[in-house]
Amino acid sequence: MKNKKRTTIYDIAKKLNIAASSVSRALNNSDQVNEATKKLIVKTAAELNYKRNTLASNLRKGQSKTIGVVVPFINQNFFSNVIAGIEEASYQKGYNLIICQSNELQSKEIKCVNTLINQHVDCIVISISADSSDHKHLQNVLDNGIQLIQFDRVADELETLKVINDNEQASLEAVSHLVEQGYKRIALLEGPQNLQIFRQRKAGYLNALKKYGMPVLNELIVENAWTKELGAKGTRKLLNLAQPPDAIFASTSDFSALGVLEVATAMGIKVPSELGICGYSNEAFTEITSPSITTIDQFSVYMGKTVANLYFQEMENKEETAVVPKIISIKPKLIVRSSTKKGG
Amino acid sequence: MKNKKRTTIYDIAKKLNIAASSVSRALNNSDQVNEATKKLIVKTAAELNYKRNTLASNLRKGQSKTIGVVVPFINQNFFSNVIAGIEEASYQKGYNLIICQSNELQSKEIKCVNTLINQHVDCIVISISADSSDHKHLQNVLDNGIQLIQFDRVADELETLKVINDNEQASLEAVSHLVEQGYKRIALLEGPQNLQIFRQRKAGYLNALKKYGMPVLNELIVENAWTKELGAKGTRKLLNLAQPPDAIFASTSDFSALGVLEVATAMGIKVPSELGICGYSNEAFTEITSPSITTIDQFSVYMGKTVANLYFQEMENKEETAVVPKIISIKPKLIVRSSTKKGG
DNA sequence: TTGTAAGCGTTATCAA
DNA sequence: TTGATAACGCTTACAA
Repeated sequence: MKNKKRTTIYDIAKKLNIAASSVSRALNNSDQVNEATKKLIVKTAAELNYKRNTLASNLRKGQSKTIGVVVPFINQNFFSNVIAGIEEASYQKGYNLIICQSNELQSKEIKCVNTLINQHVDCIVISISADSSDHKHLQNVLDNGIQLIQFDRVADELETLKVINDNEQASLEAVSHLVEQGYKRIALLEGPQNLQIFRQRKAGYLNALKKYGMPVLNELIVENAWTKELGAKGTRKLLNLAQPPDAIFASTSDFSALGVLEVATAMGIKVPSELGICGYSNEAFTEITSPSITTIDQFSVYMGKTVANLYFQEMENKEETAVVPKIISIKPKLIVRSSTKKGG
Repeated sequence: MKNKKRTTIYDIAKKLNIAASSVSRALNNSDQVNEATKKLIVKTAAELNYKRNTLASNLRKGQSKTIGVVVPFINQNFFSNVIAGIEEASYQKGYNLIICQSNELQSKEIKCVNTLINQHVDCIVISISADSSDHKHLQNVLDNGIQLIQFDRVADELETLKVINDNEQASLEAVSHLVEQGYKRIALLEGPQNLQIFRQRKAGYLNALKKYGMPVLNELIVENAWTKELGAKGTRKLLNLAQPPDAIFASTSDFSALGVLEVATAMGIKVPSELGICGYSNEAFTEITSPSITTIDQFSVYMGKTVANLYFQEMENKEETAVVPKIISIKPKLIVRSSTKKGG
């Protein structure tokens, strides 16, 4: 089975006694070929079960019609949604996707990127891993003439196309909402500060406090609480303070917020009356917890489509003077649910 | 940026005044090349920022070290987990993944498969779409000398490698569990019967009833209830029967089970005392609903790894006589939670 | 409209 | 151990 030889354009050419170039032209639907022979060629190709060898075609044309995607984990809701969005838009344009996961490890991320460069992908789409420090490998992508698009978690010092969420604004709105509901001591569960997105979310939190003239209390800010377990741990610490918070903004994720909710429930603290909770990401489960969790929707599938379309636009304009915006910011949406409805 | 010419082995050869073939050999770490020159070549390659053109290499070698994956939706938990598993195992072997989604449409599935054939992938891994009827396109994969592995949703009449769940056994256990908890009228929410997995789950349900000498009541079997909405709709119908069921096995998915739970809650029916609910898939949310939902874990990441490793084993044995099992069945695990704990 | 031939960047074969 | 050369299957000037 493995060694079956495939039909090539030469086989078709030989059978019809014409030149391979004509076959190629016909199969590419060129208009420089007689309609009748074109039909004949297409028919024969089908009969012989011909399949174009994209490898050869791409090699010759110097492009692969392939987009490489690198994400920390394929099976995390946000990323799988973004990928689905990229796939949808790419498929329409006849592009393929090669997907890699970095497992949040810079070392693996580098290998993934190199593989994609070797594969001659036309574009690399990446959301950088949590432990990434330097970005030589990304610079390398550019040096190899490959378009680079960063999304969500971006290295801001690198001048590439970017599609991001307005994390700061979203966080500002979330915390403002908490304030307006009457919460007075609002805690923050923050993520690794080497990632821009988490710095931005913290900035939004601080801005909101400032806006309402509320003090920043360091004891209410918990570092590195971006899993359910770490969220729960941070919450236990917070709720055992002499003056515990009356609201927690789990800026890292809904998983973290879930950790908060579970600890609060276990401690007999009522949500939202005694403790308000706001998460981030609009994971499916936030709708069905008791109470349901207020969170922020990032329009992840749309984000994926935006990434892909940004690439296609950039391609179309590549030799024109038209200026394409380098950074697209998507405004996330605050979704208010029961976990923060204190004020009614 | 786009037109930057990449370094080729000829550039390296020219610079060092040696033949390209030697460069190729050195870069492939062949032992037929002088250690000293090998080192020199590798060093020069790094200096010139050489990246192998995998396209050319694959074309020449007649293999792509790429596995194509076709799933209904990338962003469904089960599939994204399987993909993550495939990725992990493939990465270790130096294989790449090209991912497509069929959107449950046979028409798109066919296009995806053809694209993958054109891409000369070495192996196609597929879980067929819900509306798939015939399988010519899959036969075509085999005819093109490409290894085909089906997983989860398989076309049984096609003799390929398969990795499946023992759906029948799992369903049997689930329904048996319901019976043993004291439920007397157990309803079934079934999925599209053109998919083998749903036929198997139904068979497991019927077997369980038979095992306990319970009658099969057609009014308790609801067709095509495989989304949350359809599950909810089916549940309303069931609970409004003159003799409503006291347990519902949502064999299609946890989403369906969630629909059941929401309707029951809305109607003031107590779970599990008045109604037992069992889902399928062990989605993350089943753990955090009130009450938590009994379900069946399919070991999806493990399934993905199994798929990839099956391919690699098959490759290694391809010219040996060793017989590799053609079908690997993974035994799912019943996870008992609050929604069915009637008997205590 | 069709054919000829070169070339994409590798690797494999053969010879030196 | 190294070099020259053909070939993988396709596309594209250029010529006919």
